[in-house]
Amino acid sequence: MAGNHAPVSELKRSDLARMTGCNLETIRYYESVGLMPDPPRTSSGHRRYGAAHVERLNFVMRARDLGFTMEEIRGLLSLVDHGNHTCAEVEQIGRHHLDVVRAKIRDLQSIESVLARTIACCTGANTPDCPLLDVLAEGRAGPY
Amino acid sequence: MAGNHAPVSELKRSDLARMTGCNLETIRYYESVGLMPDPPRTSSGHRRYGAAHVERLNFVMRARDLGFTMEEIRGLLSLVDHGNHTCAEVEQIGRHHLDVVRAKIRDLQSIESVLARTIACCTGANTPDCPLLDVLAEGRAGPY
DNA sequence: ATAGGGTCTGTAGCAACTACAGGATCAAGG
DNA sequence: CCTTGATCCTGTAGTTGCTACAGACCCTAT
Repeated sequence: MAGNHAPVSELKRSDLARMTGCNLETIRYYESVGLMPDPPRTSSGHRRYGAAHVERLNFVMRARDLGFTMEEIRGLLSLVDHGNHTCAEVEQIGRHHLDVVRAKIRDLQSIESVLARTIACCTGANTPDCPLLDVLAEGRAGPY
Repeated sequence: MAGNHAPVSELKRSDLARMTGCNLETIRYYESVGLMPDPPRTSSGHRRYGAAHVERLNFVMRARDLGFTMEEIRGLLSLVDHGNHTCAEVEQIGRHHLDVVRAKIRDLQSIESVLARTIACCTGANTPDCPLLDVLAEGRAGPY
């Protein structure tokens, strides 16, 4: 019964949004999908947040910025929430995500290469002939 | 009324899917969103495709492989369909898309950089301390 | 004639939000 | 005390680009 009897949840949803830069509706969405915990409510049902919610939402948003999927974020959070996580477990999630990011970069780089080479051949003239259209028309099994 | 009285549309939807590698349902989807034209039908309503449909679908799929959005593909197709397009117009769409692709690559590379540097600090030990969690917890305005 | 496939339509689901409609509630001014 | 306008609540629909299913129809072969 010691301490903690003062209200530590004073922030409205709009306050949380403003403080984190998160979209107002997205906060409710994260709650509905379990990334954010159900916050305490006022007697009339309004959500009230505290410092822990700010931290949590920042964590989620930073993970999102780094391109983690919601599934991965859920995994990271559940490791943290259970309290018995290890660096090795977290690292594994991170390494897997890093592999995915690198694969996406490779895909985009090969697209970039084809596009750049093709467009470099464009004359920019007012004629219908266009190397980009040629590439698009030539089918998908081409030597690219 | 000259010519064109022989059936040139002999392919079923499954044939078109097989020949192009496109998913069966996706063909119907592209039709519904106007990327593929409504094909002729048999008296009982079954779609029948010809060589022009194969070419068109290959065009769409190649553009998709290059990461063009459906809006951009629609733009390219409408230029081609109108017949009065110029290389300059096509090039403009291509250059814009190239810019988008390059921006995505940059975004992913900065993600890759943060992730790689952070994970490199992981000990992989059975302890709860983890540099990746530190980065995620430290908020979004950090000096990165 | 019937069994099995393929085809038809419309609709729901995925990620990851975003936005809106229509009602309840709060805070401030008169 | 009452009104007004902002904010909050809920549920639902829209976004992109497909993919997959259910249930009805049709086609072909035996």
